[in-house]
Amino acid sequence: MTTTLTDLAGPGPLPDQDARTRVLETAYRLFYRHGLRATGIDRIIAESGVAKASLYRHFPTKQALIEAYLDVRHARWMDWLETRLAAQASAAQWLAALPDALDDWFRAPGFRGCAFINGHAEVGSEAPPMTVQHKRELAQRIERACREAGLAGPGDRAADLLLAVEGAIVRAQMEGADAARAPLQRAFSRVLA
Amino acid sequence: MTTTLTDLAGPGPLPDQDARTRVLETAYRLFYRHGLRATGIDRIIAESGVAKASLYRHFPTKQALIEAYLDVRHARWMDWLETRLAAQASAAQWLAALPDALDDWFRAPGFRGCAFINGHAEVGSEAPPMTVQHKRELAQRIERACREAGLAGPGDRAADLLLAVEGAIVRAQMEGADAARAPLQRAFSRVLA
DNA sequence: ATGTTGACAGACAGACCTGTCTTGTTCAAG
DNA sequence: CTTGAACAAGACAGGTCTGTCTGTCAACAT
Repeated sequence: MTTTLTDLAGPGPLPDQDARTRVLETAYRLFYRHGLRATGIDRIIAESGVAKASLYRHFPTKQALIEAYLDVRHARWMDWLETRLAAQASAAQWLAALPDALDDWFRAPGFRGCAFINGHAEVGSEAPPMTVQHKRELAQRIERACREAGLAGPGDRAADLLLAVEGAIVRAQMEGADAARAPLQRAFSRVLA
Repeated sequence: MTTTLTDLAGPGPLPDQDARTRVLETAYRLFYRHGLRATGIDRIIAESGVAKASLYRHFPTKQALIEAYLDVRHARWMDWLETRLAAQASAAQWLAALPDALDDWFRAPGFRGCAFINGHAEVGSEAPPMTVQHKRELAQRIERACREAGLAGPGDRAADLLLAVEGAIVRAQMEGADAARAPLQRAFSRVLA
């Protein structure tokens, strides 16, 4: 499965998949676009064309649906990143190309920041574990690239890059992609120098 | 007025100020701690010991109360920053001391990230203008320091520092202050080098 | 043919939401 | 002393929230 940029913004229009898939895809789109609390079960019911009993058969609580959404989101985002950077021949090039890849994401229609940052900001400390787990896996992926690129101190290096990535996501969300592009590029250049 | 770190986390216990102040201080604490949507009017009523009619006399809608909260938050946060860094003799020292000041904030009891990032993440594009205005004023303050320190390209420099600051706030919120401290310090060292 | 399974449709419960309104009290200015 | 503003307490309206429950229907296996 290769995840495209539009998959990250929202799913396709209206598939005639089974009820569970329709619920999850609709929740995916609404949760990301409008937030967790702002999205009610009734709206997910209406827009997915599914009976309420069917939703609660597959997802016993709204919390369970949120967690399923975050799991899918994590898988798709990581998959998109790998696909987007698959053409890079070396780990060094992979790292150097990361800012451009993120810039593509920031400019994608429907971009509304990081679902995990937003989710964590919304529900606070009682957030599902995936909100923080996603960031850890991204940090590990970046650290692996640093190690494979033969950089000294890959752990610190990855932490520095992740700090810049998080900052760029927030900047792009609040001020637009243009506000994040150049600073992110410069931050990467400095860390990888 | 000098704003202390505990003022940023939540106001004092229960003053016998007038009704408007009690409402605003209670809203300040609850909105920051639990989020905008999660905090209902009834709870603000109950914890501030104020009649509902009194609340609605001073703040015609919840939205107006949210905007008043963000205004106060902005003023207090900027005031805290100036106070915290007032001892720095030069603009260069002011900039160099910023990471330590932020680290203090990250370690303050009740720290739950940036109220403006969180607010923007929660309500999305219909967010009050103050959510983005706060960041612009902070960027201007940093840019001024860069200019006064005689650094070349103060605009770009400030944008780079702000990116690191935003990233550090998010990292500290999700993983704790320790995860943000060293990367933020290194990012500042590189940009100011 | 009969029973099972999944889905649709929607009423319903109980809680909570924002916002309005009523009633009674306190207190201070005219 | 009177008048009016600010306030406390809380009922109330109308809506939305999550989650449960009752029925009906179609597909499919036995």
